[in-house]
Amino acid sequence: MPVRRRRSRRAEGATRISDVARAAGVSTATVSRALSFPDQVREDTRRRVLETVQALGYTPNAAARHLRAGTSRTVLVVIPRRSNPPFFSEVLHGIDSTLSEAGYAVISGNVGDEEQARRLVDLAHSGRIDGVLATSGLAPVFEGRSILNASIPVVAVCAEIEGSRSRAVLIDDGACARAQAEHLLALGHRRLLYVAGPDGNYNEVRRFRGFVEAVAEAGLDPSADIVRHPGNYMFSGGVTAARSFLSMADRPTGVVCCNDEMAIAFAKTIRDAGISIPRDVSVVGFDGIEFGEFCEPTLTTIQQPRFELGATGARLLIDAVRGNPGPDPSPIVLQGKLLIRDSTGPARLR
Amino acid sequence: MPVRRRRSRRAEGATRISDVARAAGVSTATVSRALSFPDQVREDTRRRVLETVQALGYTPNAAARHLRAGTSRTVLVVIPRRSNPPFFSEVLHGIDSTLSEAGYAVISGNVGDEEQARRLVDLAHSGRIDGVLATSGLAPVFEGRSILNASIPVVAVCAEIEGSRSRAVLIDDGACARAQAEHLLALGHRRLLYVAGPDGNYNEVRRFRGFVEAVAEAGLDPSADIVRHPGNYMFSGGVTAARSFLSMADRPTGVVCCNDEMAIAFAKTIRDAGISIPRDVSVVGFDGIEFGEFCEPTLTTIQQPRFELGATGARLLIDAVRGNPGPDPSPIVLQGKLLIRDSTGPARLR
DNA sequence: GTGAAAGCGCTAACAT
DNA sequence: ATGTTAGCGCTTTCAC
Repeated sequence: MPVRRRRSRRAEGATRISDVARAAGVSTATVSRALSFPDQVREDTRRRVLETVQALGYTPNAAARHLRAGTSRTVLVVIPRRSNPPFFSEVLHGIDSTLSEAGYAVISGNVGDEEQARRLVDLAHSGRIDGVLATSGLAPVFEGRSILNASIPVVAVCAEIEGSRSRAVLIDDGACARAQAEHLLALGHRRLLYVAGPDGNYNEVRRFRGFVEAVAEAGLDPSADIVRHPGNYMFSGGVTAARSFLSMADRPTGVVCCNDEMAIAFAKTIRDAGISIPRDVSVVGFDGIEFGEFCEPTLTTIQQPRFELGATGARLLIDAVRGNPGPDPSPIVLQGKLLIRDSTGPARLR
Repeated sequence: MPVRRRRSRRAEGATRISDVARAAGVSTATVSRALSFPDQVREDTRRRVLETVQALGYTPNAAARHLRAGTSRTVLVVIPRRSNPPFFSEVLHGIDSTLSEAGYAVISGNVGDEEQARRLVDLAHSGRIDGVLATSGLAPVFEGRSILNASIPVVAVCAEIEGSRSRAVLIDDGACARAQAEHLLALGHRRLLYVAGPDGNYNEVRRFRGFVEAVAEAGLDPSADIVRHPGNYMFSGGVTAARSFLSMADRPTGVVCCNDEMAIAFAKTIRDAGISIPRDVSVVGFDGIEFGEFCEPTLTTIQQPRFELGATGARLLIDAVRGNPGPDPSPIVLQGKLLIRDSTGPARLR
């Protein structure tokens, strides 16, 4: 896109370092030092410079600083498009608090279509970005170029990035899914519905595996006693699964959902059809979004440390960007915990 | 913060425009033109350059480009801290889709404490940002400097910015609140509880005003027939209001909430205390978050065009950044509409 | 402790 | 149609 002004288009009247230098009667180098290395300039010089900066309302031009310094103090956060906002919003809050406190700006990039992937890859390669935080295990790729080979640090949050050695902050999806299953099994449920996440999704794969293991270890036959229904982490997935459930001849009595939104929509839909929760059917969610306390009945779920996931990932990234790779390349695994509320209860005898 | 390398810290091995120029046997100017103004270079030259760009994996250095062009193709979106995520996430989606499609990166800034305000003001003045989109009517200010005097365009979404001539995209809060009230009044409710937003909040003020007007026009006495309870747009505000409601001697039968989260939490809390909705009490929310369809009972509310609010604001900002100020400086007002679901019903005769 | 000056990578004005 | 070159605003040597 063409620039309109004849020369540079810099904001009219924007104060430059040379303006400050002239007004303070020093060189630009001294102004720069007074701002960045205050103890390298004499007390009175420094004060004079800083007062002038104040008086003129000077803010250093970031582009010039970045060009010179090679660092932008900006990181990119890659977010799965539209999926699961109540969960990610709190992860993002942890990310944002931590990064902004450390002086980093956060550019958020939704990853959806090809075009978006291209832009994110370009962004990562343009020098505008010091590091990437990827939630959801997705690493944008376009025409063979990936965010992973932009020679900037990448940290994964909530899911590892396939084929990457990036540091990661996770919860133990498998163990949490086992906890979901074991809770229902302990209540006497013997036929279970599993409402899945998207096929191949990092968390879905691990959760389903943990779930199946727990069922098998309880002496049941996973292939006979589990019904698996595909889902999408959204309300609509819960509704679809519920409709399918309602049409089953031999309905499961325990339902494990791969996230809370689906669990809530599932519960609402079968309740509307006259099924009582937990008397007839027990439902377990996964995530611990706030909403689980305000739906009917309140949702038994896995409480994820959402803020912590984000904050820890952000801290890891800051370390990496600053060139202090943590001592340990293995993932940091935080604990989720089972939160028993009103959507689960004993299985009724047949 | 000191830079660590001796010279510039540019990414090792990052391809520069001169590398491409040399490899393609042309000047840097030609490479630049081939990339930015393809029709200014001869067909075969252009192809040779573009192939070289591909082969070398060249992406222009954004800092250099910005420094030279005076534009960063980046905008700042200011978001109220932690307030009302289910509502804003969809507004943000509209913003983000529109801006990223137009090639703009989005830096998101939560506005909370003083320190954050300082950083956002600095950001706006640093030349890193081409424009600002402010949701919620808040314009960060620090020590007299404001985001508003950074000589970059500002567009307000969902709320006007006080003391600013910025373009704005709004819904008609007053009319929507009247619709809430009129709905309850038409159902025969004569004593109403209003669960408010934060004091002084742009939307709260207008909604309450519209609400009171409708009540007065119905021939009731606002000072006698309305109970106003403060709130915060969060679940906790709804819970608090509900507790207060439960302790009232002469309980209102109709409840108007300033947003859906409070309405949902309010409804849940009074239901837990044995009150039936809508038989005993009717509840109306405001926003139209998805969750309103999955709570018990489903929530009568005002459906806001959330995506459109964001998308329209983004488009306005893009125009302003490109120097095409819209023809009309007055706010764009989108329509919210009353969505009648199961949380409201006829008032019972006393 | 301070100043002079080079140069980060790019684009646009000017020259050819 | 293409090349040469100045310079965007800053930081950081290097010299004093």
